[in-house]
Amino acid sequence: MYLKENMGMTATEIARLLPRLHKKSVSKNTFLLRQGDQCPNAFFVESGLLRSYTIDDTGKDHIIQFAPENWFISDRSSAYFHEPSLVFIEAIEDSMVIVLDQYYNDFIREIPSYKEKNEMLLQNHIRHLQNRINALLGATAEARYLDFIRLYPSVSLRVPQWMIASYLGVTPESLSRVRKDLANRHYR
Amino acid sequence: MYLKENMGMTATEIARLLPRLHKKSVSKNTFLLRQGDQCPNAFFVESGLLRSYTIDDTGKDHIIQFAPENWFISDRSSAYFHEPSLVFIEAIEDSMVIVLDQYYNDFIREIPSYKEKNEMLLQNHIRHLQNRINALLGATAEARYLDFIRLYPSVSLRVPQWMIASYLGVTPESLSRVRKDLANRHYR
DNA sequence: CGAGCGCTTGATTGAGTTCAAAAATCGTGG
DNA sequence: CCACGATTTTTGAACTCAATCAAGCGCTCG
Repeated sequence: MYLKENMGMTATEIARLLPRLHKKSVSKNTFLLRQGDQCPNAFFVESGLLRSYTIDDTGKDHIIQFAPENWFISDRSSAYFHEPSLVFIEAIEDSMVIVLDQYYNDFIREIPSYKEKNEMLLQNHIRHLQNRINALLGATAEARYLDFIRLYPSVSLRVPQWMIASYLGVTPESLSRVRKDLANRHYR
Repeated sequence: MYLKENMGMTATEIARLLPRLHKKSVSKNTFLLRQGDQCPNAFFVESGLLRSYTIDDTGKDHIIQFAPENWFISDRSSAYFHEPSLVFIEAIEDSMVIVLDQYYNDFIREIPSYKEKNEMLLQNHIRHLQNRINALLGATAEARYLDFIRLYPSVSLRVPQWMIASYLGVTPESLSRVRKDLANRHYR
């Protein structure tokens, strides 16, 4: 199991933790979290594919993150600061997730190597967000799209195109045209 | 001193740390960090005002962060992952900063309450970046500008307008027009 | 099998950019 | 303290990328 290898737990610790973990099967188009809910620590995706997104005041939705197998997905701000969440977390495919709740939280905080792992995850997250900001500030829709399929090739094949558009911050129509242009240019 | 109150150190710890801290006076328009350098842990601004920014491949610069008194400024990715930095850090005003170098790093990692403080800072940073992404995805230049002056009223008075434009991801001309519109609408 | 969803295409609109130049402000040396 | 040059801000006009509105196609899944 992925968590085992990557959180640096001992076999004993795993054995103690496992029976307390709450596994959840979520079918396509159902929600793990809604705007206004309080987000638990996080969800870990064993199989399937999830997304998190917000809906702004004009009704448009913006995808924050995709989470395929072995990814974590969460509203960190809501979980950490105990605030109601601003995001939805929804299954794009039938999925199996592990709910990392308060119990898990308290448990792993006792594990020596946890703090380092956690800091790594946070630092990584920050790097990722910063890259996305840079892209949004500087790059055209086309460049952002190419970046996306380079970084997440498997995700880009599994989600509908309008979701990629939402992640990139463009309309589905625009993304369709970007792709058309790219295809044309490839022929010549 | 701010660090004292906010990093949860004891008086003894402070006394031990203080003489080892490297204070640096930077005059306006000089750099603390350049693209390609390796970033030390962070800089703490005692007085003055700094900014960090990147220059993209088309030559345009994008301000990542302003740092007035009592703020930290850093390229976290460069510092944490020991990579050459992609950003510049430059003084906008004559400033006094404390260089939080490797020594500081090792020192505070021994302090019990450090890990929690650090996690808080990281979580906060993440929340901030996420908000900025949301704004870039959804809001108009005008809305982003109003957000900026609401969040950083003092900074908005101390920096030239073109820097605010750079932070918001618009041209100085556009920001000038946004402000003109706002002023006109206020009169009626 | 048909209703809905996702994708494409076209026409139009609009927010913001670019380029150019004038006006205002700042800062520095005499 | 003033004047001059440099920087910053404003304004104008043309342009561009992407958004919006609208219509049509194809697929699937209920």
